[in-house]
Amino acid sequence: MHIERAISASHSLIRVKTKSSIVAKPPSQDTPLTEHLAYLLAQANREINRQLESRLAKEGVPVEQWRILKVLFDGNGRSMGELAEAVLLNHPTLTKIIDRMVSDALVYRVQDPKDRRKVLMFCSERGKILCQRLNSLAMSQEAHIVENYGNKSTNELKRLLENLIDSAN
Amino acid sequence: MHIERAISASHSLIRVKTKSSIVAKPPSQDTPLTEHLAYLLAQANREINRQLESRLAKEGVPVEQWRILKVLFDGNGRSMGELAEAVLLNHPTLTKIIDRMVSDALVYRVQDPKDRRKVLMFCSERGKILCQRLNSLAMSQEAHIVENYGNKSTNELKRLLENLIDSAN
DNA sequence: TGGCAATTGTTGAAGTTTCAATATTTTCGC
DNA sequence: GCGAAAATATTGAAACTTCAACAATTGCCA
Repeated sequence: MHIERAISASHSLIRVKTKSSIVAKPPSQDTPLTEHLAYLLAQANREINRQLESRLAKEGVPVEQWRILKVLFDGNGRSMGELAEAVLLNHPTLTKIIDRMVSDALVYRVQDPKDRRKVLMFCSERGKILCQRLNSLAMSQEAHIVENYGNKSTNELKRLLENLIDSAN
Repeated sequence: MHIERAISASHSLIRVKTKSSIVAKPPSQDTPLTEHLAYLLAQANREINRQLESRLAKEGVPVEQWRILKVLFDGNGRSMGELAEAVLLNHPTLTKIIDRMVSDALVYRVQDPKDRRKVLMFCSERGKILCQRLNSLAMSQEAHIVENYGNKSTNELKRLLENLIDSAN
């Protein structure tokens, strides 16, 4: 306790300043954690993801699997790489989730004939039927958000998020 | 394969329909994954978090530890529960991260004298000094975002995220 | 063409998070 | 005040993710 007080004494401050110019910034409290964009995004994402998770739990399916099914729903095969990109997962994680989904007969693998390094993923009939039920749950969640938050805000937020994502690449 | 085909046979579809009205929705392709709010939030969060992560890596500190240090910086103790809430972690995860930070002498535990079930967490002097360096890195990241994305957009996005979070509680 | 580098996907080990159970202390009704 | 219920934090096992290494295939260029 008194150690901390010592550092805030003026001569201590000078010593710290000489160590690194970074620490020599104004000694203010800085902006609170809750005002950082990274924090607000994490908090909002956590909250919305939880809501969606609890809806999809009615079908016993994790959010990631819904995303995978939704991407594959159009019937065009995707390589593991494309799929990983699209559903925001890294390769080894995706491989293992896909293993489970293959066991559940929701998706299947096909060796790409054009490039035999690749594996093309497809959605089974069973996967498509499940996907449609999941889509309904997801849509009802989004409808619930719009109810509380407003249609205008929701669309504006989506637009801003898209721009942010673009500007970050 | 032929099992899947069997399920899509018409009399099967009828059976499914009677099970749940949800499946009876229009068979359209539905809105793409990339237009769902939950997905946009996940993507934006992932991107921004990665940027921040790579900045903080210069000090070898994960984002969660920066959050913890920032919350404790004011010198007021926080119980594990309060802290978990503030930094968006659940209790057991926080306990284990704190264990590491105690080993690194960044924070320390004190039994709460008013309520001996609680443990109050404090930031050490070492933790505070590190926290200030981390704050600089985080601020420079946010400055970088504002450069590419614009000051107006950033503030508007923050405002909308705060409202979303409020409306979700 | 032959071989070296790059691309793609998987695997096993290591690390992390989560779940359920536990220990401790406090609160509250009776 | 006593005892049951609630609150708080931790623990160990299970589940999950990530990292680094690997295997297979393709592209490249000399």
